[in-house]
Amino acid sequence: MTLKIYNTLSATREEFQPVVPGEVSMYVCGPTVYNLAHIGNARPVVVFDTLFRLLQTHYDKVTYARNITDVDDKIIAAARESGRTIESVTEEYTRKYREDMAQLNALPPTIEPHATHNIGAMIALTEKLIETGHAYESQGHVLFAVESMPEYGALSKRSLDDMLAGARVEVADYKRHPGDFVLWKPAADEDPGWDSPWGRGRPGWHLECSAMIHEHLGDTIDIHGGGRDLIFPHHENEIAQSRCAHGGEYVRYWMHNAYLDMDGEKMSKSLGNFKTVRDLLGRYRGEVLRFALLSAHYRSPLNFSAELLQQAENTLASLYGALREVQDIELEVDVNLEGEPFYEALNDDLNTPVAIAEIHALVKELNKAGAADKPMLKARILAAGNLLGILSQDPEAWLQGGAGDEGIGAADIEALIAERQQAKLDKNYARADAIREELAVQGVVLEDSREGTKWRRE
RNA sequence: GGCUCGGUGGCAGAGUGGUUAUGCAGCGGACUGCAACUCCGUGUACGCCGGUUCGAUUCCGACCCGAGCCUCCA
Repeated sequence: MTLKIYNTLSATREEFQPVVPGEVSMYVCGPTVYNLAHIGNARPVVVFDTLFRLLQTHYDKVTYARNITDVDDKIIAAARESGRTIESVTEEYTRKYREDMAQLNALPPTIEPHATHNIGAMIALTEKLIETGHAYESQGHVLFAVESMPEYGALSKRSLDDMLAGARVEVADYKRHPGDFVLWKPAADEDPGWDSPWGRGRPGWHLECSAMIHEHLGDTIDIHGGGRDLIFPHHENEIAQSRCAHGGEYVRYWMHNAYLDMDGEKMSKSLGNFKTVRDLLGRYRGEVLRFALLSAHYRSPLNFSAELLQQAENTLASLYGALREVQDIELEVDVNLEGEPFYEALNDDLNTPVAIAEIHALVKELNKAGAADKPMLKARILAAGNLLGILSQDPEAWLQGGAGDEGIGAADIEALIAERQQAKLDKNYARADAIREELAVQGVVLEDSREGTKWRRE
């Protein structure tokens, strides 16, 4: 089955063909580590993690890079405010970012380049741009000259004239053209900096990704992803830097996810209307957050709310309820993804809502199936769930609701259920209800069915 | 102002020139001692106005409303 991807550059859905047959390289813009990730930051992580999983079903070798931006004005400001060192700030938030994303079932990327580990590559790229006449030095800054690149604006679909028309920012006097952007800027003595041909300084943000992609993945990569708001200027500028320095194509497929809305407005740090992943994880399982994020197509805005999370939780609970019914079934069957409707949906530009709908169809079939058909259906549901990453990393905990923690033991529960069964046979319903109530107090929920009584912890 | 992109049932959210999206919530029913689970059934949804068409939510045009980018931002 072929994979189709919507390419921002061509603004069409294209059939995916990697540069090197059988191998895929993908780069996604990662966090600037100066505070906790909010749930909006998690959307691209979850989306591209799902794509990562999907690509691995097609190709033997998938290299997925996600950077850590650990040098930046905001980091310097955060360190200064808290009286800490830069390293202490970046170390803490890098660690917490990894922890939070792991809770969302996001697999670790293949490589995770740090900006500060690649300064040499950034200086080299800047030198090359100066040599080729695409960049110039001015008052200690090195700037990219946008007029030196005729195709500038192709990704964001705007011309230099458009940009000038919309300019709302005062133009720094060291720029030749208002659209020129910084490759290298001088650093104050107390700020982090590196020696360079243009004095002590640090890289501009756009330069980081271009340099790290070239350093770790090569001149042309297959997929570059990120949030929609990175299209301009960040990705536009990356294209300018990389194409002017190395020639050829920089990225084959550009993918951008839409943002999360909060009460009809973009969720962002600057607006202050955000919820951190860490906060939400205190109330919801990571799978629930992930499911909520995948419930809309990645290119559509998603309205984020408590109600959305409640719906996600209810939906997942019923999915897990169905799987609980077949938890004793051993799986010996391999699922052939070709022809699976959920697989087809994912291959159509990562249509996760349709894939989820197909899972519901499978669950319905499972509930109605006879014993002979259940193993295959269970295997298909698990395959779909794994591809979406919405299955718990610890299925037993989901199914038993965290057995092993404090409270009444499994043996006692079984004993009470047996007693209740006898009470029911004796028509002693008062006692039966009392036992149900007693267990409910312990957080144990009973479910009667024709096959007997099952229990789980809430 | 310039450039993009949207407006689908209570909520979330796919999709399509004529036929059921799906889920959550609600309602009715079957089953069950009750409940839960499961099953069955259930909603005159496609911003407004024109146009094209035998037929438009789906194509075209205008309008209204909303969002994003243009400045750090997933």
